Amino acid sequence: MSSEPAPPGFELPLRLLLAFRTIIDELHERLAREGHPDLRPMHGFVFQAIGPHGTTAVELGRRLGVSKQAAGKTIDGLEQLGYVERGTDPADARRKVVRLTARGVDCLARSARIFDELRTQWSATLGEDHLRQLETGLRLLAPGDPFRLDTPRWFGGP
Amino acid sequence: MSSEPAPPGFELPLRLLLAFRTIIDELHERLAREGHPDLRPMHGFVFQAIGPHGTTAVELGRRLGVSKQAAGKTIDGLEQLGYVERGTDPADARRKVVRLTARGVDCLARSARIFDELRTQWSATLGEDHLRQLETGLRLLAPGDPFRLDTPRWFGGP
DNA sequence: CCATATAGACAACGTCGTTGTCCATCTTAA
DNA sequence: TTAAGATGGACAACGACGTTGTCTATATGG
Repeated sequence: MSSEPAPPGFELPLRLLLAFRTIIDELHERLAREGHPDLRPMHGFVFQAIGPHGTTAVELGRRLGVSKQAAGKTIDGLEQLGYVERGTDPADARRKVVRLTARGVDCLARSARIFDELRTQWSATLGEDHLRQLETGLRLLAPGDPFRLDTPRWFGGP
Repeated sequence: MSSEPAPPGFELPLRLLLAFRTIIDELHERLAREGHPDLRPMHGFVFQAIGPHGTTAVELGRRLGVSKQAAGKTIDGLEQLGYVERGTDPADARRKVVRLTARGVDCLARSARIFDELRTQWSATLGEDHLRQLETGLRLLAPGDPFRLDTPRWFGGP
């Protein structure tokens, strides 16, 4: 068995949060340098949730775990920043399809590249095998779809 | 080297966030069952930041990375819930020292125990050695004091 | 002794979430 | 075909929680 005493249980969640923030902060620092300075931390998740085929406010709200009104407001902001645009659905006049603009696609592609670069950095620090073991552990401990981020409600709370 | 292709870089941060939320949600579910149903996710961090010796609004704001006014409002809420109380400082009439009440201390002790229990669960799932390697990795990748959580400002943003 | 710094309270405001309501449109069943 | 319900979206009102700005009381230092 391990001879060292186990660390207190509260360290692990704090490290998880700190590691998450470290990655996201680094991502947005780089994005800002590459021409996307006005993005908020959660916007990357929104882009991923919109996806390449576009979506609607209601569907986006479901994926993000927030109300359709909140999703609509988020879309308003992103539309003003030029990252998404609203179009009509010829098959259903009620729906207004939200799609990424060229600028939005550019940002999404840069995000993916930067995430990969950051993972490469981490791999160099820890060693690829150790990093994979870490990822495997996290998958075991926190299984499920990581995309349902109802963090706004979760963190801000009602 | 590893023969499997590396996972996309964006999976790691999502897993980190998901794992963090999994722990904190479980903590508050248990706390609610043990007589502390009205605590918000971040309140545990606030208790830790207050500490056993008490603190002031300004100092709490510094530790949490928020304004003294925001810290004051948080204290107001916790005071109404009966978790903290304000006293005077005989050495400095300006300061109003915030201390945990018996209820606050009880909650803090239960949190520490629950965190340890959750870590034990994780250790049983992953194996103690694997869990320690995970913790070691996180310390390497996200070093520093995990206690400066300016998450409110970070997440909500101005 | 007076100028400056600090602690705390109060007010105004912005952001972002919520619920409630209303309308247009699609779908389903009589 | 038409009437009833379901669904997508917009508008308004509200609440939680952060911010900055201002004001007073108290310490501190030249």
